[in-house]
Amino acid sequence: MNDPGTERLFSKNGRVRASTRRASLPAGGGPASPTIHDVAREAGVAASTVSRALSVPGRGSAETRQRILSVAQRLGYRPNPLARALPSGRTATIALIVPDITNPFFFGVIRGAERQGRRRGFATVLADSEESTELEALHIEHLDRAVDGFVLVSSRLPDQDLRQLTKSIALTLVNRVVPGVPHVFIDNRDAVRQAVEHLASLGHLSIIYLAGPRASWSDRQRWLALRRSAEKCGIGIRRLGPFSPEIGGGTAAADASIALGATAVVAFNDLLAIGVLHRLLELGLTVPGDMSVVGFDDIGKITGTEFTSPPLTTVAAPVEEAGRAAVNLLLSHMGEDGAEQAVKEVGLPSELHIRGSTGTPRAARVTGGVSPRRAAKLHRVRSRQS
Amino acid sequence: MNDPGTERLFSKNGRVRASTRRASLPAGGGPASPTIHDVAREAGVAASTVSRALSVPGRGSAETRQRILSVAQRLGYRPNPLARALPSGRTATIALIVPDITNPFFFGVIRGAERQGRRRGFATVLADSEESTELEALHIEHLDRAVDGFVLVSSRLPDQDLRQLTKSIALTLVNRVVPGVPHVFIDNRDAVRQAVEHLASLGHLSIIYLAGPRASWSDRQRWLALRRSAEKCGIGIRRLGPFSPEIGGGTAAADASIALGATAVVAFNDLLAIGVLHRLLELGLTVPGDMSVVGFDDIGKITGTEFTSPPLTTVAAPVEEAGRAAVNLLLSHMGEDGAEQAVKEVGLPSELHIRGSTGTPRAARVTGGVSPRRAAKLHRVRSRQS
DNA sequence: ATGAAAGCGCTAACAG
DNA sequence: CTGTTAGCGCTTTCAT
Repeated sequence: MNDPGTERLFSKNGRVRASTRRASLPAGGGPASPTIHDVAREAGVAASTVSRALSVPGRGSAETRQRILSVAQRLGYRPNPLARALPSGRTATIALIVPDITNPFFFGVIRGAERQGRRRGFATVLADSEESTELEALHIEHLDRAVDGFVLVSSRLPDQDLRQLTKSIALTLVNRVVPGVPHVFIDNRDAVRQAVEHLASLGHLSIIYLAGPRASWSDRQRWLALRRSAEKCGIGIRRLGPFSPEIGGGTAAADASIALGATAVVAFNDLLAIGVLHRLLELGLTVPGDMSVVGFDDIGKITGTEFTSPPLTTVAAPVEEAGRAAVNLLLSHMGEDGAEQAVKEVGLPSELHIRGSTGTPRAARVTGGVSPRRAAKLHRVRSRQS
Repeated sequence: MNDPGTERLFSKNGRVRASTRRASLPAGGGPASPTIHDVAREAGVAASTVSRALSVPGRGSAETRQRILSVAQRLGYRPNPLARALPSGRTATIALIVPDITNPFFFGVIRGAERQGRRRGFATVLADSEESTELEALHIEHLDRAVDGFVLVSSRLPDQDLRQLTKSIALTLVNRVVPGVPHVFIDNRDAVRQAVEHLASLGHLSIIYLAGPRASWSDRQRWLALRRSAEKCGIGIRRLGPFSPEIGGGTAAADASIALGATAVVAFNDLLAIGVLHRLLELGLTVPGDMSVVGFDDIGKITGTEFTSPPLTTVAAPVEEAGRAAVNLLLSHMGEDGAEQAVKEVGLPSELHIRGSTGTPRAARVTGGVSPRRAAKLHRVRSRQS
């Protein structure tokens, strides 16, 4: 695994608290990691020459360069990133903050951002704000100036703070639109229109939207797009909720929908939709026969499999692309000089994926009415809820 | 939201590339963030006094301290973490590296570690190595000395590298045991024994273990514990695989198990077990009637709901506790002076959660044989696989 | 109690 | 092409 002469993954050298060295005797605790001066002395050159040999590609004689390189390697020298960052102000690191690492929606964004960052020479550190505004601010405060820029996904911070922050550090938003702050957003309008038309063409006369968190920007967007499309299509639309955007929230959402006699629901996200599915099945109802269910996000794709039956019809967000775009946007705004004309906004269209959870409403099949047996069953279920 | 006189979430001050200031005219791009010298000048004291007022609790006259504090606040001064870290060598940050942020098993570890870190005054940054040894090494290299220590979860690095690394920086392993390197591990032995006894008492005569990644330390541990317990119980045990430890891997795993005539399988993890469940159901078989299924990790608890039917019997790992313990271990090893006697190893026992996916094998119910109808069905299914 | 000075490890002019 | 000299922003002796 290690050819002779090849650099080991990690140097043999340890390090100690910087302030405890100085004396010539090695401070207790372990060997100190070599600095650029150690290399310089050993190679018989000045520190700046070492610095150049290591960082500036074209300069210096090939010979000294080679000597320096080999000494550096022998000593296991590795530049201290902090010391390097202090004068330059650049850390080659970007921070990605998400409200909930547990939520599959963010997986794709994270992967996309991380990969794009790496490709462009940046390391990415991730922080989880656990849906807390305070924690998000805390993370930002701690990481500020320790990274070159932030990608904030579904930020919970107030507009004002975001606008303020963008003045002092490079910043890109995902899934949140604040004028004046660079952002990439998912444009659901077209896909939502397709979804509504899809349901209308199946014979549904009205749709119920199962809302997500009240403070969610996405929720507002989704509801707006839905209502608009429904009006255009001439079918009914109502809003229920808010529900917790997790599988667990599906129980209440399903119960409420049944009570309203819904034949088709569109849930704020897949997790909620899955919860609805489970609840319906648990009550002995069928999907899509008794109820068509549509989600948002297509998390099935991310976790690698359809894991519901029937598989969920969903509005799929281009998550990886969003992460990638966010990093590109960020880097373009960090661009040295005349980046005045940098793009401030990227909109990415989502796509409707039609699968098994949407279909003709049973009621529609029997000449617009409900068969006596179904009616009885539905009645039983509904009254149980109220 | 902001009382007057209260500090805003973020200062009004921007910053520019450090090297471009120096000249008295504000460099283009925005106002520079104030340094400790700006505060010192404004307050009419020396920089060192400001430093003390801000960092050393008890010292200095209360009066000057107060003046400095108010000037600092007025200027929106916030110390540069990099500059602070350079002399002290301490960043108050720890890095957590996981092989796959997508895997629910790690959620709990992450949350546990992050919270414990916060409680003890450390920020936590997270990095995803995407199951790649190279990426893990890359992350470590990049973060080395930019953080005070690492928590490596299910590290893919070779023992040697880990041992080497621990000499130069504080390091704790989770779910991996390397002698000489502090680690917290999940002790499955007792819970596995319970699981085997549970299956044996239900009437299963043999068990099949569906293996995870060949390189996985956990896999080896689980298999060892299983084999040992099975031998003690006097029931058969076989190993199949390796399978991909995701839902998708369940298809092959289920098919292979059916082909072998298994009545009970224990899967490397819940994801694989869920995949097996799905495949069995897809083939028209029932659980636990035709096959009992046991998983590892209890990810259902983490995602907030049982999301399989039947709910999965599983060996639950104390994940949050593991994260917490890892951070404590790490911090104790970073402890300044005579921490020679620090604990090197923490073992946390897992628990068996019995749910609906395990039961009496149908074969056992009909006097040890298989009913003609089941036999025919099983035969059909099995031959389809071969 | 406070100030002056020396550095942390590295990079970036500016000379030679 | 290479060495010397100044810092980056902060902490920390060591004097005063």
